[in-house]
Amino acid sequence: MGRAPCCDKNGLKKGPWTPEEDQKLVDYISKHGYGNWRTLPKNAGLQRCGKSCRLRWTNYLRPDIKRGRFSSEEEETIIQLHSILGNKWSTIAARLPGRTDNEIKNYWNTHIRKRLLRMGIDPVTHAPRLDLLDFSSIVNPCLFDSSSSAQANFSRLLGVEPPINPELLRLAASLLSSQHQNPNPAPQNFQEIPGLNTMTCPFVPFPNEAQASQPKLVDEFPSNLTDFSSSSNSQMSELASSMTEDYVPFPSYEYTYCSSDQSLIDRSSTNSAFNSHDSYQSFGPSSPTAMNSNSTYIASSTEDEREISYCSEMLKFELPDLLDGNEFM
DNA sequence: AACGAACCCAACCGCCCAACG
DNA sequence: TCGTTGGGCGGTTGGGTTCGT
Repeated sequence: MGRAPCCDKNGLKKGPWTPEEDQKLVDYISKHGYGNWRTLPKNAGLQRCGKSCRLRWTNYLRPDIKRGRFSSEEEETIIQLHSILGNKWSTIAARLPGRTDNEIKNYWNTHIRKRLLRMGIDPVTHAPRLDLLDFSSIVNPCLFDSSSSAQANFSRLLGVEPPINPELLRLAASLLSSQHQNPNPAPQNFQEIPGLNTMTCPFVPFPNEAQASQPKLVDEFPSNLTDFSSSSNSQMSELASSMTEDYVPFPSYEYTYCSSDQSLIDRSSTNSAFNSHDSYQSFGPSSPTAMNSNSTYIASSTEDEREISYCSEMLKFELPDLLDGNEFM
């Protein structure tokens, strides 16, 4: 048996709230507080359903709501938390004073998500979107005779200017190529691939999203936080729930602009401010609290100027897990 | 200037879950 | 155990705004 609707919809108003309705709701809550949302609209003289009132209050009328543009630090925090928590918008919102889950969700979907996609990063896993690649063509050796031809091939493949760093493509192709030759062993040290720094990125360790591939965090962080591959679901739940407590136990990911290796910076942006002298860096894990990260953002007034690089040196995942060829073939 | 497309975002919907009596 | 309620979430909608031609 399904749950009964929260209210009789007949005669109840929908759509945008008027200033008068807002005032009624604010006046009522300021006098009586909120609690029983089902009876509140009737008592407040509103022709709205309780859920609508609750959403209006929590997402817009609450006095501690912070309106306006998300700061770079807020954005950084959202991305960091999302890489750990997934779509736990309310939990993420709990770490961003004045921001609501709905606002964060909208901001994620309309800004951050698109930007990550442009950068060739899967917004769900926060990993490079290797699924975009047609590896059957990549592993064709002729593609690697000339990096420009390979890149052009990918551009055609994707129908866009290459959003993925050619070095990344080369890495993926090399790995798969070696897999062809030797299906079992993974590259022992992909850092040795010429022209490629250690590729790092955060990932989503939540069981439902990480079952297919569970790259492990290494170095820098306590094992209980990094070895997600051995974490049980309950452990992850505890970790997630602890996010709402006094501290954020997630590793402070770096989203660092690397002038020497701009591997994942979106170059398709027509308004990118990432010139070689730009400073867009957040060094971690210096603080357990993302909001206190030592971020410096210079001249980052527009959204595209806040492109995020994942060329962190702090987090490393094991490519054998990530590059499971079966998932891409 | 005008128009349509694309984008943004507040708000809603439907479903689920946990807490509680 | 069951029904009710509040809250969370993913997805969607629709109106306003901005952008491109």
